[in-house]
Amino acid sequence: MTKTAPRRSRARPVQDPSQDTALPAGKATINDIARLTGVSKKTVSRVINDSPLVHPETREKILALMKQLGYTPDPQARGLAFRRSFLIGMIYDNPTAQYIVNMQYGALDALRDSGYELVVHPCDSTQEDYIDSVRRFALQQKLHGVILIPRVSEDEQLAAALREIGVRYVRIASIPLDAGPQMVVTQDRQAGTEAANYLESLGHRTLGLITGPRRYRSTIERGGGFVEGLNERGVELPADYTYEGGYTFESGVAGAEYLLAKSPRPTAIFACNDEMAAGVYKAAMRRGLSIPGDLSVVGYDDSPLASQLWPALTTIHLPIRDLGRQAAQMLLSDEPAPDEAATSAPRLVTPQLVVRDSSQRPKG
Amino acid sequence: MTKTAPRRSRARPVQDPSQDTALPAGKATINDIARLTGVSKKTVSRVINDSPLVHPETREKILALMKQLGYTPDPQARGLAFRRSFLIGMIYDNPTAQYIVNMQYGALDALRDSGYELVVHPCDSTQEDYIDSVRRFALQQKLHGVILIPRVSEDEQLAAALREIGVRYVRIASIPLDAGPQMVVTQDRQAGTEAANYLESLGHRTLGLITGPRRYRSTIERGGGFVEGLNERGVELPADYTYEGGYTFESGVAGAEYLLAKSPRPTAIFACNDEMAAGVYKAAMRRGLSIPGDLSVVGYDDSPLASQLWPALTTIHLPIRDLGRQAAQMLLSDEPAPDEAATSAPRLVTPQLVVRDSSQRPKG
DNA sequence: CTGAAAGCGCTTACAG
DNA sequence: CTGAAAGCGCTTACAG
Repeated sequence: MTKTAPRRSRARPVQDPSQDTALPAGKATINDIARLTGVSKKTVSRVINDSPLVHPETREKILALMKQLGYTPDPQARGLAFRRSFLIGMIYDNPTAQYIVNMQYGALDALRDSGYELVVHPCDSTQEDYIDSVRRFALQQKLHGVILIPRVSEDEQLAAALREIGVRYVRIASIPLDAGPQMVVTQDRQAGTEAANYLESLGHRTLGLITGPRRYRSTIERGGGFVEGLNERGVELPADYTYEGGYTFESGVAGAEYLLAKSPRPTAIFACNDEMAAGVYKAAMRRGLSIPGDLSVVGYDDSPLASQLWPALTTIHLPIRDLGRQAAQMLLSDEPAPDEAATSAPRLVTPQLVVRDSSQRPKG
Repeated sequence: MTKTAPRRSRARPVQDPSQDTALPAGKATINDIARLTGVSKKTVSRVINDSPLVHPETREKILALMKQLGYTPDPQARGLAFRRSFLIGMIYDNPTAQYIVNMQYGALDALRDSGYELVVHPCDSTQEDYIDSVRRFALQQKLHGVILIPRVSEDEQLAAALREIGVRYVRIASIPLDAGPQMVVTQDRQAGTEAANYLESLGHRTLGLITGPRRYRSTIERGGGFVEGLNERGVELPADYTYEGGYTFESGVAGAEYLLAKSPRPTAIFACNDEMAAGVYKAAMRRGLSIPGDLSVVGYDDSPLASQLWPALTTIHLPIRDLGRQAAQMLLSDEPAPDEAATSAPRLVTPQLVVRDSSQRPKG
């Protein structure tokens, strides 16, 4: 070892580092930095890891050389020594394309220049072994943490499995399912109630509801909040004016066809996402019903689709990109002390009603 | 070293491996496998890397123990020794959400159980330093390879930069821009011609075209193929019946508004993606024009949107998921000899016209 | 067909 | 504030 070191420095002669073009960008190692600055690699390591135990001058000298050589520590080597990687996993189960992509953009916003990268991991939560497959993924990649998106974020067994193997996670969900630092809460119930208040205040008394699948927590919250909101204002939503959709366009069509055949016909429909609301448009068009003249429609998400529909859709704004950004940020931040963590409040995101052109007072 | 080994095996006593629960799943190392099977770790390494230089019985014994302990080699350690990672990068510049997500699903189809993971890397090709940022990403992560999606796949400077640093890539593009093993070719010109042939055969003589941005190769190919196809059949498309859109819904609306104000008014519009075609629907609706009665519309992509529109959109089917799958597969496969590589044919994907309800003979 | 030694580029644990 | 030694879990280069 004591022999090879000098030999290497002769093989790659670097007298004046400022003149040096022999080291290709991104190929310098901690040993090069240590050798050229005349310190041990441990000291360089301290600078890499922001240790306060380095003399300011030494630190400056090292940082300057790193910058000059375009040195960045090798995440694999660092990871091997740390026994974990610099990868964040995003785990999800088939929401809409817009939802996934915006969530990814948000997470990447937070990860930019952090040295962490995003590894995507869609899965099928209806499969028996999906938890095991996520566990294997997290374990093998030694993930720094994972972001869980509905509906997998609502699965307590998944969360338990991740805790058991010591993998950090942040869950994005309708309600607080975990301690503060593990949660971004979208408060869907509140949004459902807001939709109800709005439509009731316009004068609607006969309403229809198209929910997501029963196994989604958001279905309980959005739908439940809507029904509650109506009840509080003295309007009842009969059980047969609710249709269980699948958060898909086609199920929105089917739901609207079911509801619009009712007598009395609802004058307003709340669809629990924009895709289904678009389906309601199609069904209404086919029946020759005009929106909002004959039927008011309110959606949920405020995806690009909402402003593309004609008339533009009144909907609940969900800041998806922001959710992704916050979740990733929480994974990067240092863990608070366990006792604080248990009691600290989760991040609350407040959904907002966006009134556009698909809703008005009912006729007559 | 020779002292620690026996001590470790006493610290974790493993008499009969089948009874052993001391080694937590996914925590065994190459040393455990070597020790418990009584071979050197080099031999275990040979099994991991499918070397033929292992006695079949030895191999079986090792494989059996690996399976039993749930052992998988640590990708970080392997990567550090190999000087590359087991990560595939997907590089793209803001296409539609459906496009991105399907491409990701496709790539993941090919990567499943391969030991490779997908790292997503959106970027902004209008930024000066984007090539440098992709280069840093590939270098720092020591990517096994990257998948380039339009429009970044069309950037020769990016491709050159990647070649220079020795990072493998597969480009998905309209035309062959590289040697066979680096290309998945979507043959957009052919598709544009097919759209032209179809509309001309219906009897349309006055047509409109809404393209993507000029800097996209697909614009040249789809638009050019369309114009060529019409010309070959004796129909001319005047320059002012072409509108340069931006592959967005809004630009589709603007393009249709421009074209539908023309006199004579086109009886058919070819929009170079489905999003813009949806914009054409909106503009037509606003003007009280019925589709396909007053206006035939043909799109491109066959995204879910196409069958959701009403009437359902006639469009060119692009098998996006399949493109992603093929590209990833090509990155995983062994490199052919350089001389073969240069001459071998690229993967050709044949776009297919899907006739739905948005097109018919012109009136009168 | 098999293995001992050295190394990939970092960090931890310890000593000063 | 600084460093020498050992180690993370693998592979390469060499020897047999």
